[in-house]
Amino acid sequence: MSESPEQPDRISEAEHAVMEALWQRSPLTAQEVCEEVCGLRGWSLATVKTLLSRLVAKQAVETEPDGKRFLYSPRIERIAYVGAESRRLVDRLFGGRAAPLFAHLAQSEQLTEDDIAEIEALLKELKS
Amino acid sequence: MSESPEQPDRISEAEHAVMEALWQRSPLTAQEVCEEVCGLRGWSLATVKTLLSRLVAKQAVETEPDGKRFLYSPRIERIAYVGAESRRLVDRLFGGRAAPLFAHLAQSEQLTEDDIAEIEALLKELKS
DNA sequence: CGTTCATGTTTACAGACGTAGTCGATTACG
DNA sequence: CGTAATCGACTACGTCTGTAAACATGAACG
Repeated sequence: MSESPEQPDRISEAEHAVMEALWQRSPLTAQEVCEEVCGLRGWSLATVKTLLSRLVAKQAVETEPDGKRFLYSPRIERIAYVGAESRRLVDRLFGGRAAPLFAHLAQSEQLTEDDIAEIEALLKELKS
Repeated sequence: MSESPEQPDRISEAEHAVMEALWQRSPLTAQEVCEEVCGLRGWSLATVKTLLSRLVAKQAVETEPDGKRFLYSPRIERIAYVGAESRRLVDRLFGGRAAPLFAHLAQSEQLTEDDIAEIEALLKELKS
């Protein structure tokens, strides 16, 4: 097993908000990240700084020096994060099968017409 | 505001394992819950007792006295929990739209042939 | 009746998380 | 050059979580 399992530390919900900002645009300074998220979540710059440090510690974000300060960029891709989180949910709640999740979403009427149309299109593609 | 919004406390992951046992069969004694989950998770009975207490405090589980001890039953339905958790994920990661989640699952090849067939069948039903 | 056993209650404690203040260094401005 | 603004690092602290031991109490058994 040369490959370290490397189960990376989970990203918490607050940290995730910071990641979203960086996924949208990067590299950013702590200041800029704050401009993106502090309003929405009612955070202070100090909070963002803490979250960024923790994300760096978790190796989810990397820094590059820019004079006196740092520029922050995501080190993991959004799609990987989203994939892992989705899988966790499907595993935990639906025994690892995606169909029951879909059935659930359908039954609870969380699917709009548009969703259904899109999914049909995707299915068509998958079957090709 | 007579109706408290009553945003019920979140159920943690460990607590969720206990809930699953109770959803499968209930009422159960703490002992019986432990028989269901302690093996899998490597817990002691004490841990299960703590989790049950916390679930009772969170009003996710109710008790009924049975002589000296209690019988525990879920107070919230599995479908409600699953619904809330699914919605949380979809909101957090896919802007509230289910189609992107589906697309993601499809692209990451987490959909088996069976899943696809099932989903097609569901779609057909939905369109009727 | 005294001891043991089962069971709920209370207490414990480390680590993660949310939120933020303080400190020391560096930069920039006057 | 001296002082103010800025920035990351360190510290703080209450809550939640995971995990469990200690304790109290009542039942059961000998």
